[in-house]
Amino acid sequence: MSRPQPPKRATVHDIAAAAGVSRGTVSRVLNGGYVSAEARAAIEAAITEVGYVPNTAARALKMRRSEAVAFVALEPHSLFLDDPNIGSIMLGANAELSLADHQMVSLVVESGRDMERVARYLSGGFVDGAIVVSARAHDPIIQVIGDLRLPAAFVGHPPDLDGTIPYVGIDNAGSAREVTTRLVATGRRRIGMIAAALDRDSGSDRLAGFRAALGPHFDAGLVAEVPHYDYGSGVKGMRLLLERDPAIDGVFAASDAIAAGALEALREAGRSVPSDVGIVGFDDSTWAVRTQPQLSTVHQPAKEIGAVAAQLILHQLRGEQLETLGRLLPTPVIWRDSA
Amino acid sequence: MSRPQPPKRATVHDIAAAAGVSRGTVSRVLNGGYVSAEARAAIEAAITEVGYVPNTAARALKMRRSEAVAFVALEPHSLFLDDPNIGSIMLGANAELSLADHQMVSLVVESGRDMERVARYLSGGFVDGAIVVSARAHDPIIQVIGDLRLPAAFVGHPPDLDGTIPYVGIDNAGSAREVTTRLVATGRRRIGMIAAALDRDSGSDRLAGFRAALGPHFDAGLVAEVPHYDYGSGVKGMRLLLERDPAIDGVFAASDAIAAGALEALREAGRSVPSDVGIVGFDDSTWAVRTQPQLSTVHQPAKEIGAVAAQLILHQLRGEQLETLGRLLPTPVIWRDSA
DNA sequence: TACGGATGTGTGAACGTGCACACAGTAGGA
DNA sequence: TCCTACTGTGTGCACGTTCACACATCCGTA
Repeated sequence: MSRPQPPKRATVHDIAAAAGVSRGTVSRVLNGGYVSAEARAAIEAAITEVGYVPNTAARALKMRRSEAVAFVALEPHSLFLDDPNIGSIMLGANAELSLADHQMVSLVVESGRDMERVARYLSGGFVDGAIVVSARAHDPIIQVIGDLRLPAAFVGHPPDLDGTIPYVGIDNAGSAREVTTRLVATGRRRIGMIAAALDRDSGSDRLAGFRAALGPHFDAGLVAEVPHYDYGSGVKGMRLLLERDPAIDGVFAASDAIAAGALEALREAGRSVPSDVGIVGFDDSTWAVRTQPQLSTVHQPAKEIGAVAAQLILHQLRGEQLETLGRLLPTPVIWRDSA
Repeated sequence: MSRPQPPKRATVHDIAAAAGVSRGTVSRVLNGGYVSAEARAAIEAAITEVGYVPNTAARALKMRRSEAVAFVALEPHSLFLDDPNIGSIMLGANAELSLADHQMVSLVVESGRDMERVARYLSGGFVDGAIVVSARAHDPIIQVIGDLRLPAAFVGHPPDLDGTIPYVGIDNAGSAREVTTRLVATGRRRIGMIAAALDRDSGSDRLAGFRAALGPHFDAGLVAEVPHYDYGSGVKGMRLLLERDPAIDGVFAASDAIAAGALEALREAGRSVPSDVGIVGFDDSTWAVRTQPQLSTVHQPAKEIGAVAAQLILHQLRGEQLETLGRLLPTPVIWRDSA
């Protein structure tokens, strides 16, 4: 159990000793204040001489601020594999935090053990705030955030959370309604949906929007429910729809990956897109432009989502009042060739 | 500039006061030691009463150990978009660190500003070690790791690093040689390569293996160099090869994404795969089974790579001697339909 | 001469921990 | 009776930093 001590590092004391001044003066050189020219020179020489590297962790303890913000990804397995947006959201958040000189640290939660450890980490004083992706209300993370009043922001808002934590997302229902309405307007009559991830707000809201757009013409039999947003689910979902109604001529897929899978199933069934069947996806991910034909889809401003989440944290850190708890970002619909 | 202080938290002192004992006794309850039954009971009651949450950061300062390991992704933009493996590597590393109760924190470096801040973070005492993906020798990260003797491990070994930092990777050259040899063995005569990311070890080693396999038959004119491992590069690279030699009948693509792009270009040129042209990819990513035909490719054990990188760090933290500096993991070749 | 302000420096305390040490009481054996 | 061992508790210090305060010097002005 006895682990080796890491090598001894130079501290402000060492610099002070080497330069023949006190720690206070060294601190003033590092952080600003009145210092004479010769003292400054001696100290700067001493710093390079002893190879001083400031211990930010000690500063964080004293200052009660680490200038670090956590990016917590729950269920990262499905996120990283099925959702091409998570990377962009991360990069968007990082870029925004970077401008404010804050360090983003990403934590993934795959197991219950992870969950507990991450909760400890968040409450341990290592970070000043947390961006949380795809949480549920009963997660210990939420508990920690509530108990410590840790500044936080959710990406997509869990339906089972009370309105106490700021969030950013997109209008899933509205976008779904918009693309579905367009399918109707272009003459599609038998319109189905491949709905996924109904246990998440994104999934259920997209289905709700689809349903709202069709109104009285909504037919529950033309909704294929699949677990995830991935390609394989798309293939299975489309096969199911074709089986239930061979005359189907329009499909709203809950993600681009699903749409790509659906195209595959349609190809194997001998249907051509968009002449026989019109299909729209969701995400505007890299899938959209790689399929044949290219997908009409809903553009997710992933980078902006990350950036806004970061801003929500930074605002709280500055003690500013948030004007609204939630922010929904616009989602332009991209019309390409598949519908 | 004056930021609000975070709400005051309960400390061991508060517990001690509430329970009528000294800090030392509280510490013994938390960390083990001789404590009387009534003292323990009083302290445990006090802990829940005042809502105590241990400050791990303070413990880390005192112990000089944070039990956290950084996962540094350089150039994450291309990594996350082009390289489907990075997510799996992360999850593999996290799982392994999790078993040892260490927290993995991922840091992305996109800009020079990021680079500097991450270097500061690594040297600030927040982490005990670092897993670094796709570094170059001149990166400040390397400097920091060297200066502080921070335990580290590289994923893939940069060609311009001296042998001082442990690494884990795959035998890119050997695998490339193996698949190329197979192309030859199945009767392909005009074999080209779409080579990418030649400034990284993975890219240059794959090209070297290809070259070695062909020996005297190697023709530099049949190598199309593209910048990244992505789909678009595959399309362009294949068009270039077809232009240079319309009789080309075998292609080694440096990644599955490139191979998928190449298939697209071959389709538009009216060539059929594998009858006219045989093609092999690299990565065994999700691409491989989504293309038509499915790709023969080199399987990258991404999860294991992450796990081994984590082990390399944990070994160093335990002060154990590493038997070898580098570890190359086996890469089974998956033969599907494209060659 | 005395005083106030600007400039420059040193000292002590604190952030929240964990550990070494000192000390006290009890019990057992030589 | 003394020495040792074990249990139980409190105090002081250290980790490396920053900040408040005290103090010291110099200059210009009343």
